[in-house]
Amino acid sequence: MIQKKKHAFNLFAASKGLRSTRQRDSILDVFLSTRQHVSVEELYLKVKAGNPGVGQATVYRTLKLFVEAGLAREVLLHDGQTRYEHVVAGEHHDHLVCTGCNAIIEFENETIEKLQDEIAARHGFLIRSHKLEIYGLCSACKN
Amino acid sequence: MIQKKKHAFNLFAASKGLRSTRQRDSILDVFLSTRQHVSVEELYLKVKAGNPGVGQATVYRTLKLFVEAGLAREVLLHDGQTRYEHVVAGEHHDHLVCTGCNAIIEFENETIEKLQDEIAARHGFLIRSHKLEIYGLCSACKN
DNA sequence: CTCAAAAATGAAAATGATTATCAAAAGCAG
DNA sequence: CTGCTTTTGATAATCATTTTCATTTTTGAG
Ligand SMILES: [Mn+2]
Ligand SMILES: [Mn+2]
Ligand SMILES: [Zn+2]
Ligand SMILES: [Zn+2]
Repeated sequence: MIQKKKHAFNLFAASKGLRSTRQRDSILDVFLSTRQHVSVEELYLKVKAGNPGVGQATVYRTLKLFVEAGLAREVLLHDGQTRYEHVVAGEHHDHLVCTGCNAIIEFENETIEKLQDEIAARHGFLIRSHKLEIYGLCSACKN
Repeated sequence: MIQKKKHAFNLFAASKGLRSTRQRDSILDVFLSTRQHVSVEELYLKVKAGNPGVGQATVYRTLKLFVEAGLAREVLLHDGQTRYEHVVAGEHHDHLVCTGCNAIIEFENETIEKLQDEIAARHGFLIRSHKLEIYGLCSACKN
């Protein structure tokens, strides 16, 4: 799984004529080792732990490359920070966001996705992406 | 309609012990005269046109009051600016956002709303709000 | 009406996340 | 290796929004 992702990034890098660098490898390693929805700052700190001297500008730049390469997806919740999550081929999900404890619950709903397509079709609209976020309190926080 | 909204804000202000000021009246007038999805800056410029001397901090502050009062809703698309739209009692809609011309198409879909409730219920999650935005190209831009 | 809190305002500074700059360092084809 | 190009990291710049705080307004009591 991890090897497959690294390979995918290498292919992307090759196709783009990108050079291979210690920092990008490092950042990819750390990103692949994290779970859902890491902020750039969090990632930066982890990278720096194992590789001091990596600048945060590079982390910002590299995460954008991961998105371009199809490895990561930007997740913008409302805490003012851009977060990134792993892209799993052929899968898509949306989020329940707890405003109490910041937990994020992922869900998939094929019917909602289909309805979105219908709505778009009705307006002659070509969908490129979408975001559905439900804010509220998780079962632990609502009491 | 407009009178009703002004009255609603006055009730809210009274209940909160807020004082009545020229600037808030002014900002409410301008807000009520605008159409969908105004940015704070746009609103600020319009207010200043009819009432120079109003500071933008006041516009920022006042728009938050409108949200609290239930008159306005924050709409955060991804252009880095907070926008506000009018709240129509008992109505709710989501957005199709054209990344080509920045047009916003509003839509309502009761089935999607119900499915969201079901998903939340399944996770013991208490919904406070949600946002569904579909990004892509409108019929005019997709060609 | 007068006056003293309390609230509101506006100019300016502060914040904070992200982006741009640019000189120095590193990667790579030949 | 060499020379050319990309990448990097420190730092400055951006830009929307928030804070600060001195000054002005509002308002209710007297
Ligand atoms: Mn997710
Ligand atoms: Mn709308
Ligand atoms: Zn929670
Ligand atoms: Zn368009």
